[in-house]
Amino acid sequence: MFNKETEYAIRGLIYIQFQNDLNLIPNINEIALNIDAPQHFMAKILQKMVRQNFINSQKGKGGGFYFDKTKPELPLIEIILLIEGDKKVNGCAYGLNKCDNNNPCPLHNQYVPIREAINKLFSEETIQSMAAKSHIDFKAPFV
Amino acid sequence: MFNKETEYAIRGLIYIQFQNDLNLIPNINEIALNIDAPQHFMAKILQKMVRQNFINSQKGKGGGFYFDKTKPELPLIEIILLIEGDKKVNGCAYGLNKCDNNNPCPLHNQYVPIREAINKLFSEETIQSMAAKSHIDFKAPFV
DNA sequence: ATAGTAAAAGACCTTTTTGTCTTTTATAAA
DNA sequence: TTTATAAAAGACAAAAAGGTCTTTTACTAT
Ligand code: FES
Ligand code: FES
Repeated sequence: MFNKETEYAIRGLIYIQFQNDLNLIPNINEIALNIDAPQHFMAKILQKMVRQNFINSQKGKGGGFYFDKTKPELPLIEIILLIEGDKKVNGCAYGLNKCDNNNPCPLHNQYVPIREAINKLFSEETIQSMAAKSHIDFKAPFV
Repeated sequence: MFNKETEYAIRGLIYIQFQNDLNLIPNINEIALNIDAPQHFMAKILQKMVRQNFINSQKGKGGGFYFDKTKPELPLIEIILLIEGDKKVNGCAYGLNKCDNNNPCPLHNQYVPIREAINKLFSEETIQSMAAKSHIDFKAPFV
């Protein structure tokens, strides 16, 4: 479904939110270990999240990453759009340069409703709603 | 949705079927030109399709590619499975090593029904059904 | 103040995907 | 039976994705 970068971003952000809910702010080392991502790759991804203001970071002792609790929840689709771009979300499955009702490809009519269901899911589902569904033994058997 | 190889494979096979329906057997040069794919990359992809017996090929003057009319229609999912593998079709969106009802990720419950709808579509839709939906001015504005 | 800690930045490397070029093999038409 | 033609094969190269390593900057607790 997603590329590695998006996958790590989603898992990492959920891990951050999950720890924040326990009043902890995890650092990159801890995050990467627990979601099974390469540490420095994860660092780059989280830097991108910070630049987008999806999360905040704190340097120095006791530092790490955390969500601003005064901000609205973060829908998955924003992360997907940032990393994979609009084509992933609205592109033509057949490869036309543009998905257009007036110039439908042979998959269009059946594909579009499914794509809309996916977009609805990823617009409604947020990092926060997913963190709430995660359990205490956070680390799942990735890879 | 798909990677380039799958996209070219689907478009190429549809083009072949479309021409076969007009009692023509197109060669690689013609196919690549019309579906906007790089010629030698397309050639490799079609070689793979021939090895899988999805299509037949004919060398020499007047040669090209064609479907065996006595065989059943070719569902898209077979091409997707061959090129992108089972993870594309049944993998966990969150990145667990295995999508499992007994160990659901935070996306599982909402994602699985959508994934099933996609798989249903690509199992029912065939190269032949799609070729029938293509129109005379075959070449669409790809890229 | 300063020492230790953790994020930020960026150079560099590996693998996969995508694409190109050349040679070989098979076939059919003349 | 030769010749033109088209697929098959495989070496090579560019670009993108994925991943590693080192240095710099900022912050905080002591
Ligand atoms: S035109 Fe292809 S999906 Fe809409
Ligand atoms: S476990 Fe993740 S989609 Fe099923």
